[in-house]
Amino acid sequence: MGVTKTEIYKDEQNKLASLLKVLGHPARIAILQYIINQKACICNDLVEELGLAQATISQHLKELKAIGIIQGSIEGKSVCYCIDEKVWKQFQEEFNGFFNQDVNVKQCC
Amino acid sequence: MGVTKTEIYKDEQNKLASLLKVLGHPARIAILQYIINQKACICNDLVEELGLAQATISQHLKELKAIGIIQGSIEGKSVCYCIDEKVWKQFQEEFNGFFNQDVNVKQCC
DNA sequence: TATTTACATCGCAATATTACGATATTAAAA
DNA sequence: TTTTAATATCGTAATATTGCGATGTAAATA
Repeated sequence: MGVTKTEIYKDEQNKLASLLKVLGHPARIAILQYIINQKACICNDLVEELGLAQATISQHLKELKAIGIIQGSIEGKSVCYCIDEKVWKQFQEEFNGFFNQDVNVKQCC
Repeated sequence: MGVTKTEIYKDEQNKLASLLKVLGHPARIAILQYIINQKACICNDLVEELGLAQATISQHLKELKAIGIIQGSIEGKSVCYCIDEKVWKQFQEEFNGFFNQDVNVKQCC
């Protein structure tokens, strides 16, 4: 136990859930918002901005990179992180497909 | 360790993240989709549909109820679950506010 | 009333996540 | 070349999550 039974769900459900899971942490929301506001930033900016240890920030950045929503480019001794606009738009569509559907309810409820 | 440091984030960030976290599991996505398609359902329907143990489904329903996105009404010996349209719309707005913002990127990236 | 049905909750084992110090790596600066 | 700066990764402790069997509860049925 402790393992999600991914075999029993549709690929689309697993995919959507795993994206939402990555976004389901306040540090990663804060990181995304900061990157969006600043257009780009380096890891150290986030360490100072959020007050988490460097190792922790680095780990969160790794997870965001893993789903493709941000990308990092080496710039001297630091790494410049920014949103991958193409992926961001893909996600927008994916999320809109789920959240912006109309919902009807049985009379009984 | 192992605890998310919620104190360091803005309320809005914590709130958005906690909603996304609940949605970040394929069983809960599948449950929501099923409820939406059927307009309403009972716990046992989901046990058969998804093939998870009754205790497991009940637990996922509890988490969805906790964020208000579904509501359950007792109907004899079963409980009828359906989407809370009001809350669903609130969440739509909340998510759209985050996901549907325009994103610019520094030239360097 | 005894039984069945539909759920919720408890307790637990397996696993995953979060956070961080320590350490490695690589490039700039002294 | 030594030092400094910016990251990434490793290892680990604390905690959270997932899934399920067992059990409790309440309503319907026999």
